[in-house]
Amino acid sequence: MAVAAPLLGLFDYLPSQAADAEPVPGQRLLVPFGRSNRVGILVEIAETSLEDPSRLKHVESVLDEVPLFQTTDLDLIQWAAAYYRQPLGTALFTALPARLRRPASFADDSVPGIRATPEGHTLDLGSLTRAPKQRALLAVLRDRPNGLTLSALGARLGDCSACARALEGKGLIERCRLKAMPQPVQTPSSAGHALNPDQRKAVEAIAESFGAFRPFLLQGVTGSGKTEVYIRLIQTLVASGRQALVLVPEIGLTPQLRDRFQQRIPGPIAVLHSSLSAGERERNWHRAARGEATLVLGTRSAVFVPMPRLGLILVDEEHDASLKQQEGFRYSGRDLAVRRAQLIGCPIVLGSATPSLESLHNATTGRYGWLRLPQRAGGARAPTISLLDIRDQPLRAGLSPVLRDAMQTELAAGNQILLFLNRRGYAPLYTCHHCGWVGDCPHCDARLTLHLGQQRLWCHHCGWSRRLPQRCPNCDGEDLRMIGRGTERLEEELRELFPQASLARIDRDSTRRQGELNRLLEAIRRGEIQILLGTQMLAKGHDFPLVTLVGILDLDQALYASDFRAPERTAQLIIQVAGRAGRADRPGRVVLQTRHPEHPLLQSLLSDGYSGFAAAALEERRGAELPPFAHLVLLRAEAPLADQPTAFLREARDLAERSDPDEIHLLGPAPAPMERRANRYRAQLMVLSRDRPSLQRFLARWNQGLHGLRHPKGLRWSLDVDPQDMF
DNA sequence: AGCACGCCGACT
DNA sequence: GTCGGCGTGCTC
Repeated sequence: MAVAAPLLGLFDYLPSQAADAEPVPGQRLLVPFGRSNRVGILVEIAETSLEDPSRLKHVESVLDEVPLFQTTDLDLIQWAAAYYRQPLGTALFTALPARLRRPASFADDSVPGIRATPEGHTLDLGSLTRAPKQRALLAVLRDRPNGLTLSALGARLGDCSACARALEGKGLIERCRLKAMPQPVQTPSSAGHALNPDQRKAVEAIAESFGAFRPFLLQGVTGSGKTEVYIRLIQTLVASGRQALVLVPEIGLTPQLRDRFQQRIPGPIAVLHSSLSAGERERNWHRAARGEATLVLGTRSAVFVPMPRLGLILVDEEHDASLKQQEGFRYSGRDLAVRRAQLIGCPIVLGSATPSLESLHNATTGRYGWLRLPQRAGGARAPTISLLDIRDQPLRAGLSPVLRDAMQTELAAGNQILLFLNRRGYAPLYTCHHCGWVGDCPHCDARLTLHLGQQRLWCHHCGWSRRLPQRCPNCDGEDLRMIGRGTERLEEELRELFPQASLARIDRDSTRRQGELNRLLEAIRRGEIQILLGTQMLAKGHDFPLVTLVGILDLDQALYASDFRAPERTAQLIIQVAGRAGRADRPGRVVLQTRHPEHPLLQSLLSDGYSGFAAAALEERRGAELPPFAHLVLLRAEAPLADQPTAFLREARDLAERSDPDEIHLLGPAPAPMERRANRYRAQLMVLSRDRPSLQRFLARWNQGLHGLRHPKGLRWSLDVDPQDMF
């Protein structure tokens, strides 16, 4: 039994004393644990136990009639737990919808709704003339004596929760539970374009592997029609009665993808991501697990969803770091997807315009099939990228004269412009010109960012903020200055510089309100916006077909970041931003402003594109013996006092060295790049090995030892296998 | 993770 | 004298 507790190891129980049928692995059981009952998941039935028989307790009850996991699902989760050195219980319960981690029974198929009360049915509607929205709502409900689900209501009338509350207060309507409407199964409504030869080759190569494990890297430039390849593959697969799983990095990307899938793929689609309600998530999970959904579209945790007839896995934007869970059970959705495909024997496709160096390495060494879509679909031309040396240039709003002229030309021609500045807020630095005071976060080793609209200084790392001081907190001087530029300031300056142009700013601050992002995206799509500016939110997934000019304003600091993955990330960002431009019949151009035009990253990216950059970067990784040429594990520790994490990691290092590991290199402990964050000091110890099996053997021993190590209260440590970020 | 047990400081 | 701090140990 794996119990819902973060404990290494399993627990043995005697069968239930009630007349339950014999449970099978994958089933949830309620078991006595400590002095209360807990949910556990049966992993294995054994004839004997190594435990003292007098200590064995009986299973309290069997919670479900059917097992939640099949043996192949259990195999994957057990493999993941072992690989990432997590307790099996933790892994199993992460794989479960949140509701089922507690003893609750399965969510029924009912959803919240409202209906008119008898008073509501007999009321004279004329008495509500002063509340037209309430009257409209009540009128709709009167036609539906059984009531209407909240989601159906939302679809018909928009958000009407306020008037629903008002009517409920008057006793005219009441809440009820309704049977969920079966998902509208749309018959495919459009046939899609004809495939170009590259697309056809990709579809054929992958489809040939149906029924057997084969990993593919699908490297297609933005606009090359990767999604069309996905759709054809899923159509073919579904026609033979099997299910497909599509993993995406973020929910922001799912609406459009879901719509496209829905228009083209027969059968119900189950969507799984964190912003669904717990009940909806669980119902979709069951639809997948019962085999009803032909397609599951979800974020990383969907890799664990049981699918009895799974025949194909697709991971879109496979380079994206958010496919890796960054806290708790730190697993990679992409890597587990590959493992899952291997366990069940089906093809897996990793798709990206800018593949991770790991996947590219697997492709160049032949471990993955390598399919390339170098052409934009529909004959659109790829954007040209040019470097703009801004040294000694007279900048206005951070824009060089060349870029400003180019913008004027595009505006005059009625085209759209995208400006990318990867820093939100007004200014990254607020300082006293007299004494040199700067606004620092009291809880982090970080500067406070000025947000002028809110008249506050914010810490982007811990969320702390303070009112904007009008005088220097140190010397009481009045000459406080804002240094540098974020998107908020850029927007203000652009309004002055281009007073006739309509602007849209897209960053976390401007899109905080529900629906605001979609409103802006719609306005952009309709051509109502001439200049859009924003942070990397702009780089992810959304297409801006009317954009003909992209300006990348200030990536120079990213060129010299300390993380060894920084060049890879920066190159991906540049190419992804560039890919937003000129998708339709209009050619696009990209202007990258820099003070380091000679930087090798920029040079290789410009002369040889992403592939050229990646080849050079891979050679550097080989020379430095970094991933993918070595395997990396990070032991992180954090604690309230400065020397605690390092002291703990030093003991951890001693422990590691005493176990005399072969082929293991230890580096550190070293403080994290930002040592203090939210008043906790952080440090890390790096473990490198060229040989994965010996690394795994070492980790198994070490992890045990680490759990036995004593440490001060408040210190937390965790192992991160294949880390993505160095903190 | 919870939840006990247990051993030392400031309070009605 | 006790209430309560959090160190330590256990959960089949």
